[in-house]
Amino acid sequence: MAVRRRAHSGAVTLKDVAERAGVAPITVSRALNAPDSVSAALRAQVEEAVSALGYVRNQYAGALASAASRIIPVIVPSLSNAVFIEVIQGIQQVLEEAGYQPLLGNTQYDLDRESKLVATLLGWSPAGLIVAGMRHAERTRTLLRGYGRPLVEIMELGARPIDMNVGLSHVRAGETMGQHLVERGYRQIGFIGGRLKQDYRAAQRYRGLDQALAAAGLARRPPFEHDQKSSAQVGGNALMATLEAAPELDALFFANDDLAVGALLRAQREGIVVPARVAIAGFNGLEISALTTPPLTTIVSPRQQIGEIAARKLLGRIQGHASGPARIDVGFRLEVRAST
Amino acid sequence: MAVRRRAHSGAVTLKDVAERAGVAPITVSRALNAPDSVSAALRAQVEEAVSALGYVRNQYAGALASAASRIIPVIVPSLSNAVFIEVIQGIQQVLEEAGYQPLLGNTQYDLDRESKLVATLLGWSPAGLIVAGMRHAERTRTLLRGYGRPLVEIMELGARPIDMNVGLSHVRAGETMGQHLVERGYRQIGFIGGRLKQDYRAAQRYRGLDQALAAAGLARRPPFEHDQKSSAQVGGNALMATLEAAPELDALFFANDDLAVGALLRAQREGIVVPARVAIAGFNGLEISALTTPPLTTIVSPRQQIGEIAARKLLGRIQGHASGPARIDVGFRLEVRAST
DNA sequence: GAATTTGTTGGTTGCGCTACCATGGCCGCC
DNA sequence: GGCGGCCATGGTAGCGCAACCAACAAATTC
Repeated sequence: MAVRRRAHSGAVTLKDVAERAGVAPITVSRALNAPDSVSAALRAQVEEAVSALGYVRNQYAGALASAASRIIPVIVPSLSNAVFIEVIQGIQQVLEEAGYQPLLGNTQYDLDRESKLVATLLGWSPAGLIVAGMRHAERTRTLLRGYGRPLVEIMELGARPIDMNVGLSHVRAGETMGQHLVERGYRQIGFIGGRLKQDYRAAQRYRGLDQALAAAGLARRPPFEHDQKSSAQVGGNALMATLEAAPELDALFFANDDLAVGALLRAQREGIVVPARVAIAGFNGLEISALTTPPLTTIVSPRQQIGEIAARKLLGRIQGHASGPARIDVGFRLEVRAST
Repeated sequence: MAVRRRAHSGAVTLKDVAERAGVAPITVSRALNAPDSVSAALRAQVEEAVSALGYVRNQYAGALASAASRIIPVIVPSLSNAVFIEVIQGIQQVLEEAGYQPLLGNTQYDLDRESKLVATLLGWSPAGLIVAGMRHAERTRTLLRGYGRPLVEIMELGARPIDMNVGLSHVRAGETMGQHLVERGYRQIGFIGGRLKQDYRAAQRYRGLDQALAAAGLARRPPFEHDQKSSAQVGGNALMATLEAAPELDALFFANDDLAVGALLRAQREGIVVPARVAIAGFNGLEISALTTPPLTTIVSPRQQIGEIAARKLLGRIQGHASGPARIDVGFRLEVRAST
């Protein structure tokens, strides 16, 4: 008898199941992966053996043998932002139903980290990838192009997606809000946001606002920028600082609802009347934005839907269905409320 | 020449790197996994070859060969709740630093789903597991016990953890809030929450409150229960419905801050004066709870910290360090603010 | 009734990597 | 100077599964 060269993991394997069911291992494999290709009687025997032994398929062996996996990396810039959570939720729901497993990667708004993450995650031979954003390091782009599996870039809409693209135009969203504020009669309109270099989608919203102001012939200003992660607390502080620095402002467009809701709550506490003293607007359409006093004017982005659509398109391509256009604009909705 | 039996994936393999570097494959493996065990010259050659060829390690082959992986499943009941997101963030941060990869599982508060999830996730030969909660189906318990790798049950504190346990006592948290309300002079105290059968940790907080009321000789009431996912909107509605059904109430303890903040905002809009007409208290310590008018009395739970500690303890055990006590009470902090 | 097709089952091989053991060179020691 | 020990490197086999091909039985065709 040959020397046992290696301790094996001790887990129940396909072979164990096959022995118990009195069939060949490959038959068990088929019974599990393509039940229709096996007779009903055998299938029943196999199922009995599987549950009797508590067999669990070894994902590594399967993936290695078939050179295919059911892993789908999802790369986002941040987890502390409710927006990405909702997107991930949408993705997770769709993938799980189809038996795929998302692998979360967090770039922390750093393109170098993104590049390393992509390299690592490609080691899982993913069936496809979902990446937030359309700005990548050149190396990332090369890796992704070279990989040649389905890929969806999400959140924003871009001219030249690597493969597929699901998102909305943040420039147009900012422009829409700008037009709304102009129509309402505000004349001194400012933008408040943080880390716009990194959060370049917020910067795009600023750019849209700026275009609207230019078109209306109104005063244009650089954004009022702070250096902290968005939060309600920070939004409140930014409101106070900005009104002190530029008391002539009569309307403020915040980069997102976290900031705007914080500003609204702070205004209330400080006795600043919104919108009489200053109008406040946000972006995202978080639930709470509808519940403040006054409720917040904002732009609603279909966050969960972006995740769902992206996941569906990816699965469509993986499974070889036709999957519609490569680029989907999910749009946005201006929700006009009493804060403007 | 032998017939090529199978299309191989086409990716760069260890062997390719070895050929280019002029060494044996096993040496490359060592140079990458345990750089110290290889001479500096060889290491440099290997590194050159790796980057020149763009080699990415195949995770499946590695895991299969070594019967060990760097996967750590994290099983939570919900992703729509900010609480679990923060826990996951804490986990992710610690794991990523150490080169481990979390795999997210979502039970949707269903113990059967949990059981199936555990079975599937065990197929990844995880290095360890993190599971939210201490209530599991018997089958889940068997699977986990049988697996014999490090495991942390998080969020709540339990008498008989399967392995390790990081959390806080929700009963004591509820009791603490109850005592606070009693001390403040409230005499008709109610509890509002949703789906308490599933969200049994919220039910534990109710139980704590109930104990405090009993100890003080005050009226005890069943919880005012609704059948929806917690949200600010639902909290506002629950406030109105409850005050109509039981106008004698002078204090309300909400199952979480989402509900309580919603109630606070709704009260403000409806002209219900807090805390004069009714006191409002929450649980979790979300950032926004400090910013409402009046700010919300709540119990702060160290959510991100739970994730970090759990991940650290797990890694400690995986890497064979001593890792302190098996059970860690992270505690909580009563934050008394103007809403009570 | 023979030939062909169809459907079900099994044998063999290899996916890419690492565990285990073997080898050979170098050092220090008595 | 011979021995043992240590270090760096290599050879080989096997992890558990599925792809591929082969074999065979049953059903269908003419």
